[in-house]
Amino acid sequence: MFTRSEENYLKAIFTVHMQTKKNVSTNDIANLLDTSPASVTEMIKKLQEKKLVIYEKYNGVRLSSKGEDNAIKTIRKHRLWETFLVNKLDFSWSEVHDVAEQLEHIKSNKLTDKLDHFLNYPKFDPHGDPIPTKNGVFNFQERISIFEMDINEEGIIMGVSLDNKDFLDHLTNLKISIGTRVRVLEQIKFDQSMKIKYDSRTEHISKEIAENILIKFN
Amino acid sequence: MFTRSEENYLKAIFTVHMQTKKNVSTNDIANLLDTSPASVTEMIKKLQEKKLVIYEKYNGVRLSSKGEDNAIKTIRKHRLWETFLVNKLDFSWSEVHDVAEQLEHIKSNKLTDKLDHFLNYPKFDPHGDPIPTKNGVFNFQERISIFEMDINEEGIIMGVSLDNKDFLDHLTNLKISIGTRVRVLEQIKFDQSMKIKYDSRTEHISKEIAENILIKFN
DNA sequence: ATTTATTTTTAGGTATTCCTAAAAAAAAAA
DNA sequence: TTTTTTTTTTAGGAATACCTAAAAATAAAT
Repeated sequence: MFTRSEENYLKAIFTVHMQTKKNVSTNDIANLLDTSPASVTEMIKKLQEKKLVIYEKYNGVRLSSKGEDNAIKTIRKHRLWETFLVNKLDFSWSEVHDVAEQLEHIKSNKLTDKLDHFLNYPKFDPHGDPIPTKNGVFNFQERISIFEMDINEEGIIMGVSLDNKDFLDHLTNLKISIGTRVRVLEQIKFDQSMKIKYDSRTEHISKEIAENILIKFN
Repeated sequence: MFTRSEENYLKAIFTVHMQTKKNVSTNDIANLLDTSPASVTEMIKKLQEKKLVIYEKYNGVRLSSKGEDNAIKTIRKHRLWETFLVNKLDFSWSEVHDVAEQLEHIKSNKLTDKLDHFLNYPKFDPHGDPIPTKNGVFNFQERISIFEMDINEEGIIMGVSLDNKDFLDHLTNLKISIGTRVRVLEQIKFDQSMKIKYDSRTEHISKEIAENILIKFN
C-alpha cells in the first residue's frame, strides 16, 4: 500500500505528464503540491526505489506502469467522490475539491466499486472530466475552449479546465453549466473578450473565462 | 485541527471511560489502539498540552470538554458512515468497520451534516449503537444482553456489543438482526448456553454469543 | 511489612515527510 | 564561449508517531 503523500506525488506526476507529454520536472511537482523542490527530489528517490517512477537525475520523472496504475485509481476515486458529493449530497461544484482530496485516499476497492455502482457508473465528474473505469480506461472526449471557437460557431459545454472556487461560483451565477448549448457572437479585438449566447441569454465573458470553459461540437 | 492519531486516542479514551466510568489507564489505551504503553504516555502528554485531556502521572487520563467534543464528533462520523455503507452501498454489517475507521477522519462539517441529512437523520447505526446528533447528544436506550434475560422473557434485538467479523457473520447466518423479536426458552446449566426462539426458529447459542446480543423489552 | 508482580514512565532510537541554505548541474543570455 | 540565471540536488534539521529496554512507581501477594 502507498501513503497519502506518495499517492499525491503520483497523481501530480500523472496530471503534469498528461498536459506536457514530457518527463515531469522537480519544480513543476513542487509548485503543484506546494512543497519545496528539495522535498520533491527526496520523495522521487523513494518512489524510484519502490519502482513507481522512472527517474534520472536532472532529467525529470515519469510514472512506471505500477505508478500510473495507482495514479489512475486515485483520480478515479477523486472523481467518483466529487460526483457523489454533487449528485447525492447536493454540494455545489465549487465546494467539492478539498473534501474529495481527502476522500480519494480511502483504501477499499470494494468501497470504490460499490460507490461506482451506487452512482450508476458515471462517465464524467461534475466538472466534465472523465472518470476512469475500474480497469483504468478513460473516456476522453474531444474538447476545445470557448476561446478557440470561431464566430457564430456553436457547441455544448462539456467541462472546465480550472477548479477554482471563484471561477466556478461565477459560472454558477451566469447559469452556465455542463450541457448548456452556447454560440459565439463576437470577439472583441482589444481585450480578446467574447460575446456569447446561450439559453436566450447574451453575456460578455473575459478571455480568461473563455479559455477555461470547454465545449464539444454537435 | 487534530491529527488522525490524536482523534484515535481521544475516541479510545472516550470509549473506555464510557464502560468503566473511571480515569482511563495507559495500558487500556495501548491495548485498544494496539500500540505500546510508552507511545501512549508520550501522546497523552501532547494531548494534555493541547488541553484535550486531564492527566496526572500514574493516575490515568480523562477527557476535557474540548477533548470529549472531538471524540463525540469522531464517533458521530464513524456511525454515520457505517449507516451509509450498509443502507446505501449495500455493505454487510460485518464489513464496514475498517472503512468507517478511515472515513471518520475526513474533515468537513458540511460533509457530516449533509450525510446526516441524506441518511434521514438516523438515530442508530447498523450495530444498534446511538448516533450522536450535531450537538453531541446521544440517544441512549436501556439495553441488556440476552444472557441476562430470564427464562420465557421476550425482547427485541437492538444491537450488539462486539464488532467482530466472525461474530457478525455468524449472526447473519442465524438470520438474527436488529428488530428481531426473541424469547429465551431455556438455559443449560452446564455451559450456560441458551435456547432461544425467534421468527419461528429455535436455536441454541453459546454464552459468549448471548452476552454480545443486546435487547430491549417491549 | 517486605517481597514480588504489574503498570507506567523515561531514555534513546527509527521512519516519514517536510523545511532552509548551500552546492552542483543545466539552460539561457551576453 | 564565457557569464549569468535557473533548476535540481545534497546536507543538515525539525516534527510526528511509532518502537524497545530499563528505571521508577504503584499494586498485589506473601
